[in-house]
Amino acid sequence: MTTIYDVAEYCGVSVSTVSRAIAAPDMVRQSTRRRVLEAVDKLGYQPNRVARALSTGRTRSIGFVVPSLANPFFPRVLKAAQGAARSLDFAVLVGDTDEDPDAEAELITTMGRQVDGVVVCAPRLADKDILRLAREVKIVCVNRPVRGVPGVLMDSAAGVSEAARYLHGLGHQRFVYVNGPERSWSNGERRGALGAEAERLGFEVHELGPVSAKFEDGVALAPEIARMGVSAVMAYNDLIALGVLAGLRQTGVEVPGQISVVGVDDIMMAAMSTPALSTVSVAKDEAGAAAVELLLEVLEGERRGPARTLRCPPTFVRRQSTGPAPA
Amino acid sequence: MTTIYDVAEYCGVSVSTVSRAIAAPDMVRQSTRRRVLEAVDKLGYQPNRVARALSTGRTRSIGFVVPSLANPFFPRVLKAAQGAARSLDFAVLVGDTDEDPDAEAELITTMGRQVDGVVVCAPRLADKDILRLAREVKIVCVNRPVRGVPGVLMDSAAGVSEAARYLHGLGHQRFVYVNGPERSWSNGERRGALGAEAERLGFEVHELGPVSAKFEDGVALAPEIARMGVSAVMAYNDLIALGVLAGLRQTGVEVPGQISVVGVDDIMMAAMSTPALSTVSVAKDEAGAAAVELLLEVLEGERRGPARTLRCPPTFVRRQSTGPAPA
DNA sequence: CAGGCTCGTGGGAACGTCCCCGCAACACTG
DNA sequence: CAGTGTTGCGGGGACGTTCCCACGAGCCTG
Repeated sequence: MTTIYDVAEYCGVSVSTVSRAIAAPDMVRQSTRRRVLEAVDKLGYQPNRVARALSTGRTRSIGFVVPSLANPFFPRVLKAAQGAARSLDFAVLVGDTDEDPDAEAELITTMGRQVDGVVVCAPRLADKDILRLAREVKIVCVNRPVRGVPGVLMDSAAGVSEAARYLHGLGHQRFVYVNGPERSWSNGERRGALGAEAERLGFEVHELGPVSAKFEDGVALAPEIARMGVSAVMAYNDLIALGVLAGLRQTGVEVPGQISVVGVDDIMMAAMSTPALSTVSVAKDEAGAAAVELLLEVLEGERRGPARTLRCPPTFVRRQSTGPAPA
Repeated sequence: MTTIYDVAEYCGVSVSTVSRAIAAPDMVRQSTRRRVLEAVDKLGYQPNRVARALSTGRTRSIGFVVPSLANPFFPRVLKAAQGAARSLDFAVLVGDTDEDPDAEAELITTMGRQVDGVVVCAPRLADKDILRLAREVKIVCVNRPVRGVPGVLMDSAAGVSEAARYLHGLGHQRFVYVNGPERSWSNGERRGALGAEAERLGFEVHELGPVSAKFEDGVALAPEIARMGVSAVMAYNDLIALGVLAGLRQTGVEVPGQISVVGVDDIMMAAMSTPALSTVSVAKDEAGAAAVELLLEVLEGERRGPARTLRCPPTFVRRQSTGPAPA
């Protein structure tokens, strides 16, 4: 392991000069700088990040905390976040809370001590707990608006509205919304958007749930949906929607012939079902990248002013699970 | 941020004593140890991991490199690895190579400098490159046997054999195997297992591919499969199998009535398709945990002796995509 | 030409921990 | 009682950086 001392000795300057040649190019003479960089190259010197971290107090790494990596939604966000971080020379530590709020708090605190900041995805903690943690460690929330904490929100409301208008345009008059986790911000958004559109256009919306937002929930609900006499199902997310699809098929209901089904998220599987699931595609990649950029911005400029909240717009993706309302 | 100095001052001992009270309990008197630990508690002291790392040369963190987090297979392994690491007080840095061998090499090297070791999942690099990297950084491979490099293999061969016997028992005589990535170790295993069973029991195996192992590959191959006159499809993985399922449906072929389909991996979606996909369930959780345990073992005891290779056994999961051969 | 700049550089403290070394106090041994 | 251990603890160097301060050389200004 070659150190800054080796480089300094090699080209007969002090370590300070080497350090500067690398970090502050215009504080050393051009010619010495060149000499140093050549030596760096020749000796294959790479700064020791740990030592740098100890000295500067910055680790150049961030934490990324998710409820569960088993939920196909989060790995996508993580992938984007990791890519963005990497291109800015930041490392990403990952933490999986298994949907447990206590584990989440614990993870944020312990991680907080070895990273510069933490991106917390869809936190299960109460607002006040997040605020408390945010005083100790720099936090950016994803899909959870917390006053005073910077965040990135993957909008879905606009997409749900669009889907609703589309279905209404196809003649649908009786909808059912399947609620996801009760205290989820996203659920409120989606439910609200559908309700608003119903009011505006004058169609009916029944409700089911809340459920935990798994495939099995959708399967279990399908028979009841079949009995409700609705022609359109808007589910909290794709997992539920795919479950409904499977359940309806078992029940002998045709999709989209008798009932149209729409999900939210646009996870990989949505494109793989038969019929392929129409869904509100949420900006996972943009949000993942935006979250780390926002976090770095927070770290960089100790900017005062209110915490920023970014919103990434959704798009409605029409596939085969939606069609004209039955006569 | 309270340091070891604060604790030392608080209870009137030297920093050495505090350090020992924490790390080497039996090198200090019981009574002083208690005093120190009380002070630690009261002051809320937490060792600075960065300083510790600089001093000891161990970061207590490991890297986890995957071809792509977008492939639903890897997040599962990551989840397990993270859990195991966490319980041993190790942090996990994640790296996504986007299936690019060069990025993989780059990632392993750069990560290698800031972690104690790296778990590399299904590396795309050539053996010799892995061996070269392994001289610089401690590596454990997952799903890739490299002589001289410790590894964890998720066995699938035994599961494929079992599936083959099961199908043969149901009367199937003409199989097709869809090859995955050409140079993949897993592909050789699976293809070989099916071939061996064919020889033993005397059934036919045709082959298709290699393909890149995506859903679309399966869809694209379905018409050809329908024309081949086979009654059983064994796909390299679930993604392909699910594609075949969807493709066959489009072609009007009944599954499992006319053709049975089996995948490998047991990703989440396998249980969600209609019909639900029979598959060889590979030990993702065990392997993820085993990989970090093996890595820590390597770090711990600078054990000589040959590099260990662990194997995690698969299980064949019968769902609805397999049935008796048509008459 | 004395005083002030700027520029480029070196010296060395600091970051927080671990760990080697040394030393005092005491107990045991023969 | 001298010699030899053992036990418990403190001092201080080392890990590899960054960064503040100081300092000499050269240049400008009045």
